[in-house]
Amino acid sequence: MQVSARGEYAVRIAVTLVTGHPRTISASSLASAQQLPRKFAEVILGDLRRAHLVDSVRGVEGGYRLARPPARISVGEVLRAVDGPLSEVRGRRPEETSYEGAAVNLPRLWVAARAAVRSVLDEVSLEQAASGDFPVSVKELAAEEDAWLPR
Amino acid sequence: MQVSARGEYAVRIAVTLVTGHPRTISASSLASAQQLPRKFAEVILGDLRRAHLVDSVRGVEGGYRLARPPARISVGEVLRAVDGPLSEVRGRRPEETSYEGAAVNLPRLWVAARAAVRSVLDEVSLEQAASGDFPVSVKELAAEEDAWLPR
DNA sequence: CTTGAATCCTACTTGATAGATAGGATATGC
DNA sequence: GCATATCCTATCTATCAAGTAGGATTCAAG
Repeated sequence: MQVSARGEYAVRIAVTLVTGHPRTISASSLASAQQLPRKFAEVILGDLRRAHLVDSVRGVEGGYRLARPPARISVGEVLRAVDGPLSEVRGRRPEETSYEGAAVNLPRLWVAARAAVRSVLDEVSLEQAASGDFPVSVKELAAEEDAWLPR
Repeated sequence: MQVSARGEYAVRIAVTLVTGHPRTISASSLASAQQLPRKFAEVILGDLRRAHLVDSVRGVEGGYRLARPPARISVGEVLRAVDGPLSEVRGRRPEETSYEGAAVNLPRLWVAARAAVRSVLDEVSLEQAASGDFPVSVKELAAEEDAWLPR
């Protein structure tokens, strides 16, 4: 699971929008709240808008707001909007892979791995991401001591 | 979870080594068995050797073999050997991230997502990857219908 | 109906990285 | 000493991530 700078920034921006919801917040405010380059934040907000995750209002007093209630947008959606598919294998979707010989069973493995990623990122809403009150299954994953150790 | 060409190739090579274990197999044979560029396969096998996942034998009748029994090497180890950490957020380990404001809870989320990835890739051995006889939890993930659908 | 603050659009730069390929030096068994 | 391997160093090319630049467009308030 590689999250790019864009992806990280997008999620940080999104949870910041949660706090002010449903007021609009300008790109400058969002950028300074999370200490991101303003222009880059604008680009990312453009992606989120085209994915219909945020609405924008132009002009003075304008800015951005979440297009749906914070409980009904998942972190996974935000990441997909800016980074593309959550899981890829050599640039292909897991279910599109196909091998011969000893590797014939790998597609099932790739699909299972993607399902595991989804079970976290698609099950956590922006509201939960902002509050820290994740679903039980996610809390359990983060509560394991080993989960915090590098490998 | 992004798996690079190197990563995919490495796993395909590794499961091919399972089938012949503990005989040595040459880079050329491995490459043609999985239809990979021979020279690139050599590079990857070098990575696996330096990670102590395979042993090599030089000279005629030489080649590569798994350094441990196929049941005691995980797919995750193979991927790490060639691609680095399974999960990164903006180039950092999940537990190394830190944010202010509305994003303070994100590190726990990143860690949970990594744990989910690990629960698949680190729990499946090369033997299981070759046979398709995955752990029950992994089989269940792959058995879900939705798991095979793109999002 | 102008002004200021905001979004929006197009283009560009810069550096790093993936995915190879090339050629040969080195080791080994027969 | 010869055939067959691994192993080492170097190079290439295209793509992409990350960020910057400049200005055109929109809109509410006064």
